[in-house]
Amino acid sequence: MTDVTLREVARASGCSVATVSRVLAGTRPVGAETARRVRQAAEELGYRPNQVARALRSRSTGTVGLVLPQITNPFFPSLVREVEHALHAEGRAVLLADCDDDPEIEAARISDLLDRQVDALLVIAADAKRSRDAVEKAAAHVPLVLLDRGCGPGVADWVATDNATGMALVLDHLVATGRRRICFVGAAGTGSAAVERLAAYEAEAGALLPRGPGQVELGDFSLEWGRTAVDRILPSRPDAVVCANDLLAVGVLQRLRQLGVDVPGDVAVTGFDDIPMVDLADPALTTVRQPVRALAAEAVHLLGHRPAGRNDGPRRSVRLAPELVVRASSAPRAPSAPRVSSAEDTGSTRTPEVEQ
Amino acid sequence: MTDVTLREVARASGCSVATVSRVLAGTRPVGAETARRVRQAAEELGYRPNQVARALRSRSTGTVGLVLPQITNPFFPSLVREVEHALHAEGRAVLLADCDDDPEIEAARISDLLDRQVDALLVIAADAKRSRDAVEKAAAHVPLVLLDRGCGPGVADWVATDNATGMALVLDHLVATGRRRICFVGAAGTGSAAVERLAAYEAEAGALLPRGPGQVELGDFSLEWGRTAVDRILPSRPDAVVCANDLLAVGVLQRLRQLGVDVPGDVAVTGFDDIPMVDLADPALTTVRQPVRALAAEAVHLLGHRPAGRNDGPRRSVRLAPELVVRASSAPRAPSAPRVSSAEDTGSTRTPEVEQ
DNA sequence: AGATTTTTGGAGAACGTTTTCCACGCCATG
DNA sequence: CATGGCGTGGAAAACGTTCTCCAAAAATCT
Repeated sequence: MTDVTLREVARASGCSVATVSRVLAGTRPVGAETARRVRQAAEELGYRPNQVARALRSRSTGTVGLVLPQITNPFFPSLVREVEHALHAEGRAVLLADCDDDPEIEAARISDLLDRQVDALLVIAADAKRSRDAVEKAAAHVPLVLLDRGCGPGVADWVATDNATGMALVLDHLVATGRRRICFVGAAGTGSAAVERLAAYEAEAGALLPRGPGQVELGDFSLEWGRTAVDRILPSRPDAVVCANDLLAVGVLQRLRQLGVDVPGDVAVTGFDDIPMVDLADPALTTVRQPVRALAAEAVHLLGHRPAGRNDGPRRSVRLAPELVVRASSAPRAPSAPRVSSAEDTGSTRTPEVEQ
Repeated sequence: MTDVTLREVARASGCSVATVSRVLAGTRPVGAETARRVRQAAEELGYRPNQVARALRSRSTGTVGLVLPQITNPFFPSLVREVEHALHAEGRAVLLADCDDDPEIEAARISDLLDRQVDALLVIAADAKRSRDAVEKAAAHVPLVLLDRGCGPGVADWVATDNATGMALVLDHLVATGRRRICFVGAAGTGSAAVERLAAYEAEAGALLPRGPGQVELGDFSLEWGRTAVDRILPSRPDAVVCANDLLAVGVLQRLRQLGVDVPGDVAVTGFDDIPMVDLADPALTTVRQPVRALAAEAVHLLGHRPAGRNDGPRRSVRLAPELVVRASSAPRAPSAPRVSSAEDTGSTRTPEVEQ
């Protein structure tokens, strides 16, 4: 009933604690007959090694702390899932800390996890600037990898999606399907996603398209802002709206429908991230899918390979290419279909050059 | 740089390890002057107690295992969040285990958590029947509370939403706003939600309404089934469709729109759970909000109060009443006002903020 | 055959706490 | 002046492992 320890297995198999430990851990060869007896005794008694004692002695808990801003952010659950599975595959467990988007709480949680002797930390930084101190300090104690959101260069290893590539995929797709007046709805924040996606849009769009006023609108990453941005952008008569985020895109979609603008007939809309709700949107949203599994795999890979003792060497930064998921919201305009009433009737004379 | 232990604090403050432990843990009175010296030394050296050693000695890790079927199920993240916060408020940490909806994996994870000496377990059962064994065995070792999904009576303490009340709220609301031919789209599974919600519908509806054919359609908890169920249900000309689940409701909404059926004009639609995507649905979905925070609070409360030593006494089962959230999808048919193109979402109480 | 290496097993010291004793000094009481 | 209760502090035994030494036995080499 009560937990059975090495001592009891040793007594039952008539040998010493050391021997039992050795045969069970396979840490040193042991006589065949002895090993058999030990294994049988362990089996019969239902021995399970106490991981806490093991951790104390071997200075490794087999545990990794996962710190994130908000588990309710719809992009994170799948990331958490992949991280958890990848770590479990290595026999490590996940200590979860949700810090409510607050860098102060984040710092406290990191500190708590360190007290609990986690072997390593995986951090999705709450704030690019204000998370920096805590992350840097923690990285001095254990291997630490920043995931998705970074915080400044040289703070710690960092693995994230390649936003530039993702934005390029979107723009190439839109241009290839005949869109020419492509606006951008993004966020003004300092987070890496906000900054990089905007920069990528400007670089790509500058190269591909004429520059016009009212072409870029920046607010925050909210549904609400997606809705209001539509009103600011429509006067410039776009035929496509690229959003820095799926939530923005859903907001844009809602407002466009409300105004009677046909998607994708009049305007194509695209998002970024591929959060679960986007294929429930109507029309289903074309978006950029982050390589969630690969991100997780790479992050735990990096965790393992910091030279165990001290953390030296340069910080590594890994960017993984995302994938374009084309859905209805960016379908090429069917030249045949009769258009229903629409205020924004500008593109009807143009024939899309590419089909399907 | 390297971790500082009790020994070093003891040496620095010129007293014994025992004394230091006592003053820091406040476990026994200690001379004022000595205490001051100890505290100062601890402060200066930056002493942080090693939780692993503490756990080994005091046989309590301050850690709770949280086992769930699929973190990507949109209902769970908010539950995880509340559980995590409630536990952290008690100074306990959360060891997360996602078991991919597979009871075998679930059993393995539970076993792993027990080896890691969690003080208690919080389990959202993957399968009402096939999770039972593992849960029952685990409950013999540590305090264990089933959350949301139970598995059979008498297995362990259980806290869940009161599905009957929730269903009654929905039906009362619909009847009060003039709906009379109310159909039900649910799931045929054996999970507690599927069973209880159906039973509640039948009990309530039987009392309030005439019974007709084609009134109840059972499939699974998928968007897809929501869509196809619409076609099976429409012939009976309902003026309301009650769904056992938000996902079903969204599917129903999509198909109804496709068929040109007006919601809520012709048919009202309701869901259950209030997952984050439902106020993005169009029209926004009337649904039953589970009392997530209270569920979490009650669960951790129950965890704490199992008589620490052994688990005896009867199993407790707590049901918490949910709350009806009325949104556009069940708005009363306006007899006077001519309908405009689209109703602005009315009751959106929540605006998810996504940032990355 | 003796001299070496290799194998096998045990005793016991860690790991960093908490906690149980026990000792000492001090004060009150008999 | 002895006896006993407090208040304060230290020595040392746990907790359940892993791992370093040693010792003995067995195998290999000259």
